[in-house]
Amino acid sequence: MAEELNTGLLLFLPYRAMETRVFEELAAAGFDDITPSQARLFQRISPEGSRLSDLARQAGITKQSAGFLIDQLERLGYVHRAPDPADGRARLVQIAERGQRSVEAARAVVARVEAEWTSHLGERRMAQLRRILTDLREITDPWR
Amino acid sequence: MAEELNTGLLLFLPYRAMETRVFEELAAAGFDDITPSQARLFQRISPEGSRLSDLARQAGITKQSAGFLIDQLERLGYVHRAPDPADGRARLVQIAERGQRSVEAARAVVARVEAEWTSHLGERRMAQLRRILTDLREITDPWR
DNA sequence: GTGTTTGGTCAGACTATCTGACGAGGTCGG
DNA sequence: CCGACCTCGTCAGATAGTCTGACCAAACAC
Repeated sequence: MAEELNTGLLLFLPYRAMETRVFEELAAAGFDDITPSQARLFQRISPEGSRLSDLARQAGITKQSAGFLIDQLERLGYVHRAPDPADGRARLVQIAERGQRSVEAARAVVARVEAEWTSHLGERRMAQLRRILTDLREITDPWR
Repeated sequence: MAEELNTGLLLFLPYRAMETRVFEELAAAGFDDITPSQARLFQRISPEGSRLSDLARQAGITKQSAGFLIDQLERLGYVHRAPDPADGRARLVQIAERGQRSVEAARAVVARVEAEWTSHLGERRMAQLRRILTDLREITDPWR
């Protein structure tokens, strides 16, 4: 039954599936103390470190909420804060050692799930999907 | 910069954009008392009415949480509950008059946003996107 | 230099979610 | 037809995540 599901929901379903998988397998690998909200924020941290307000803006939450989540990630050893050499007010949130290991574990799960999708869709259509989504990003991603 | 963004995030961006738009425009149209969580559940209610536990399962939340949200939607006049003729334990959550109007308003916004996407991507690629996502649904939607 | 913007924190409130326990209504094997 | 078990929904209590508003200090714009 190929009914008329709205495109938003159609996008949401695989997104949720991916998130759930990464989550479950990360938990099984010992990263079982991180919550979905923390993870959604954590994944936005750039390799050089990110400012709290940038993270908040990208994730679409307030800086207070972001601060709350980063506090916890810091306590759990996933990130640490360093002064920003370029701006005395700011502090850079950087990925700590444990965070780095979790990033690698997550990347492996993502690769595995993407491989499953590719084997269901075929190489060609998987590549098409990524191209189209990347293109769509131009009008749907307010931050870059 | 067409970097290697993971497919999950690539799916999330347009999903979020769609949700945000529907939300803003619904609020502007007088449906400003509904929250995102309520809306995500509400959109799963089938035209004939749905059982609470089915809604919960489909939305991936507990039936307690679903009950909490449906209570509010009922108080706001979006839904009502009727006894399920097929099962004395169950009650059917049905869309009420105000809910019906909001469904129509939401449908109009979705159509508008999809039209924008189509005009950015072109008819052909928009159709491809929907086909591929529908296909992907087979392995990513646990509930049919 | 003074006024405005920006980065971050503190405090308080509220929303959404979970786990556990439960009662009443179905279902099924004997 | 009866007991064991399952399912639908609710109640109660705990916790997580989010917001608004107020604030300070550093940086930026003239």
